Amino acid sequence: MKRVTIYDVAKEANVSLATVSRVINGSSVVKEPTRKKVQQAIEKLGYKPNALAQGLALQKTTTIGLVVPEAGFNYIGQILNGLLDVAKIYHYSIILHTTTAGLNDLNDVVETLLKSHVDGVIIFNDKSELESYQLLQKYGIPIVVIGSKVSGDKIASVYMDMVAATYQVASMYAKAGIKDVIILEDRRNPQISLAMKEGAVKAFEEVGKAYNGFIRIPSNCRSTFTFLKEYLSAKRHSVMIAHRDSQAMAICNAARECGLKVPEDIEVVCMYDSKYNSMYRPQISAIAFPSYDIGAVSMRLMTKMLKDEPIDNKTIELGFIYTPRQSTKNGR
Amino acid sequence: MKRVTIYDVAKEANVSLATVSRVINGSSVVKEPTRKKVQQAIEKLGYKPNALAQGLALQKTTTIGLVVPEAGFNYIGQILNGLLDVAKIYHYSIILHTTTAGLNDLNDVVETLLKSHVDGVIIFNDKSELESYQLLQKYGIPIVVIGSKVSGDKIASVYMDMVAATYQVASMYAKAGIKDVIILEDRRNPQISLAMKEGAVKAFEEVGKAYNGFIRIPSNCRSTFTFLKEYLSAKRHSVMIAHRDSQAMAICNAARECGLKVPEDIEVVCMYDSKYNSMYRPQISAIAFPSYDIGAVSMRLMTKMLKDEPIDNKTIELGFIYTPRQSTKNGR
DNA sequence: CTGAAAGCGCTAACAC
DNA sequence: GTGTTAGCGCTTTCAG
Repeated sequence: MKRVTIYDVAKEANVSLATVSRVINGSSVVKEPTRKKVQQAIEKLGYKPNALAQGLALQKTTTIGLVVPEAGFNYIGQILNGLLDVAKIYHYSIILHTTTAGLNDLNDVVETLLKSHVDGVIIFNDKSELESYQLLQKYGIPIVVIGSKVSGDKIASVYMDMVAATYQVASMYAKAGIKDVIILEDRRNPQISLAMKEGAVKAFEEVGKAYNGFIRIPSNCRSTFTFLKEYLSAKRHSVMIAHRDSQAMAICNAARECGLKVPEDIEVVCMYDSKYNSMYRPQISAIAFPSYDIGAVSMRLMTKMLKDEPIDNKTIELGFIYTPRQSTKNGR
Repeated sequence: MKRVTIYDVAKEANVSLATVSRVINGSSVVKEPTRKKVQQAIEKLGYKPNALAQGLALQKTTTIGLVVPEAGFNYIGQILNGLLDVAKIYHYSIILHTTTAGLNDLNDVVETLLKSHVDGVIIFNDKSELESYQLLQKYGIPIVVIGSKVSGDKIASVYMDMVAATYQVASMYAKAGIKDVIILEDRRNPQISLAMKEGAVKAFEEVGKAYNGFIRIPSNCRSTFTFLKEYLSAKRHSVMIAHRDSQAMAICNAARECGLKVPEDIEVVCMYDSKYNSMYRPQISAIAFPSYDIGAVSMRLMTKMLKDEPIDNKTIELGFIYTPRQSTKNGR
């Protein structure tokens, strides 16, 4: 079917295209009878404004670029829901791009984003690549970074304080005199792993102890699980802290295979809660972040930047809450 | 920074904009020296073609609309990865839209898609709403439907045969003389629940038995788990089949709370495998579909339709494979 | 081989 | 109030 344009509507309604344009955009100056006439023509013809042409003429597209780490949809699904809900409310379209772990493709993505003339960009800070942001900044495109604290002109960020979260968990143990607290590296999230380590260091510092319980998973290991099975068959620890649900489960599974009971012989804590933590047995104690809100708040921030609304805080830190379950003991 | 346009490049290179356009589009008629001159100007100015203007002029956007059910990112994450990888290869951009369960918002989404002049649309067939497809068809926009067999002009589909998959599972039991096989409804996927039921009916028909083991979860039940805890405290079954990982886990958890052992007292099978099935204990036996391929194949189909390449099969059925694990017994 | 000019669909001054 | 017209940035005939 041939697309019907504003000209067709104008002709049908016997008015000029300017008038039609006014009607579409809800300009109040149009007289009611004319408005109605145009409205009818639009209905009759099934006219739908061409967003491209509008974008070209207006120099804005009501489109927001969204950059997420590939293979991360489980992890960020809830965040996306928040993001998309808010985007829908404000009638923004989302252009989705993924970055692949290891590849330095953020630059390519930004390039594409630039060409599509998105009004703004929301980036999951997989690996923090500040240089790429600068290109966007150069064009005055607002950015919201999710997952790490970044600020600058037209840059806002929404993040969770992993240092504080890990500090809280590690602190429980440090204060209880339990020193043998291990943090398991998340190879896919080096940034976060570092933050976790920092939190633990801080917690143990407070009780006057040095912390060196961070364990790195050798790069030649196929999976966290296979590594742990070997590792736990030799070493014993009181507590292991993992980043994601699957890693926490891997610890539990490996422990079991090594004849260890959770939580009796080893306690396990997950730093990023998901529904699977409470479906697993034993249920895994975890830090929960308000995932949906992370997305919703990020998008809201973006809309504010786009409408030049005042923003009181451009770096928003979202709280967390620790839920003790069955993988920890003594009320922890 | 002011966006540099084709005019700027033309001026810089002392040629007409037509020539610049030819260079960008790799037209072979441009003489090498001119080409080089233009190329340099492009580099120097950092020119990036405006996709909107190109879209307007060409009447195509190299953008594909993607419609997914909200709250489904865990479920479809892997599919998305396949989709996006292929899209990247063919340089298509993705506009992401979600539909909310219950709401009849596919029409709105299609409306938006139409306005953004996407070249094609890929829809996850959450609830099958054929009427919405027709609107797209009217405009000659190719559609790929994921998850159910649909065909028509410019419509292709990629789906998994849930009937056959469930048939295979149910058949194992029917043939072993185990009649007490329950299929648990997935309230979020009525289509799939029906297909599962159909497969079981077929399997039991073959051994001359009627099948009526489909159980519906009352709409007032908060969660599958709470329902099952109550349900299993009264009723006993040999086998329960669930659609997703979380539902299969809910069965296992509820069974345990009712003093039942998996698989000794009750066997559990999941119809849509995920990594969590093998992380749970007991590991849950499951039917695995090639998720990544579903996405990749769908996108590839779309590119073919867009380039008018010949397509030998517009309804692609993807195979599945059953992996017995610890939640079933006797080699099943 | 290159340039001039029309047109893609729409918006926003500026006239009337 | 409504119409006219000049762009927005690019592609693509059509001339030369």
